[in-house]
Amino acid sequence: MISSNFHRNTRQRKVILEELRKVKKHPTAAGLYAIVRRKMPKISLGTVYRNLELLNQMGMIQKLDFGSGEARYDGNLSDHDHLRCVCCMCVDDAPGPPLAIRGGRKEDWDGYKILGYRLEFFGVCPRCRGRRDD
Amino acid sequence: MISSNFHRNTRQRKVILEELRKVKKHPTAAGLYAIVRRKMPKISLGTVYRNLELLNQMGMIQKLDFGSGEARYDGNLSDHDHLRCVCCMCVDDAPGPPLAIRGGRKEDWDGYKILGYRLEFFGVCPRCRGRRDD
DNA sequence: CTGTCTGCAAATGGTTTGCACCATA
DNA sequence: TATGGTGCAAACCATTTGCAGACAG
Repeated sequence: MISSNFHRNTRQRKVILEELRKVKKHPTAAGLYAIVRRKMPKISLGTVYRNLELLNQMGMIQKLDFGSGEARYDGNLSDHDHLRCVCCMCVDDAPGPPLAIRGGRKEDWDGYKILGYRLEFFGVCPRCRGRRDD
Repeated sequence: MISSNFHRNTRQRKVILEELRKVKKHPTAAGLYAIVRRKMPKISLGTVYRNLELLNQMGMIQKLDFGSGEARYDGNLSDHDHLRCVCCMCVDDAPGPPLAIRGGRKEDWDGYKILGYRLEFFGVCPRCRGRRDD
């Protein structure tokens, strides 16, 4: 839990954001930790988690957490959908514009105040299809 | 991991499915464990998890796992969406017909073989709105 | 200076699993 | 009676957190 609203601009935070924006794929916290470690061998996994959580809350990155295993992080803020491979668990951006949700008053639904939705497509990625034609 | 395809019809499995179908809400494994325990005090949490996993794979129930905490289980197989309260984390069925995804060839997308999608709305439930008007 | 952030390591907590016994078909 | 299932408890593992020292502003 992050309590304060003021945040320092630490070297660690800069590198984490920088490296996350650099990769085209959507790494897990552990994956990004490995990448960041190449620039900053002494950084800890805890720091990576803390900063990813903070950057997500600040709206500077997007956390992709659809259960079943590790969360993934996306440094690309543009509105787009995601595709998860059920075979290798990798996550790609969906090509083209996001598929919007059809219809419905999304404001007040059965007493609920609707804030948003989470959408994720799943399937088999080209790499896994090549390995074994499902 | 469940390996075999043959399954016995145990007393525990029957009660778990029966109780899950009885509740209108979508309990967590621990919540259902508490309910089932009233009928079967000696049942173990591990058995509840094993059976929920199995029933989900058999397509007899639906597992709702969108990260951020515990998975929830739905005994209602009819096609409908879900609403999660970000405040108390409860999950309700969305009223009315499911909001379909608009447009798009969903078959073969950028080399991906698309199998389906997961959609979940989030907001504040009536109970939490009553407590504090967000 | 001061209060936030970091590295480290231990704790957390939902879920899974190994094992010996049980019970279903 | 042959196997799959159960209860129990320990293991797992991604993530979180307490703490003392480091560092940004």
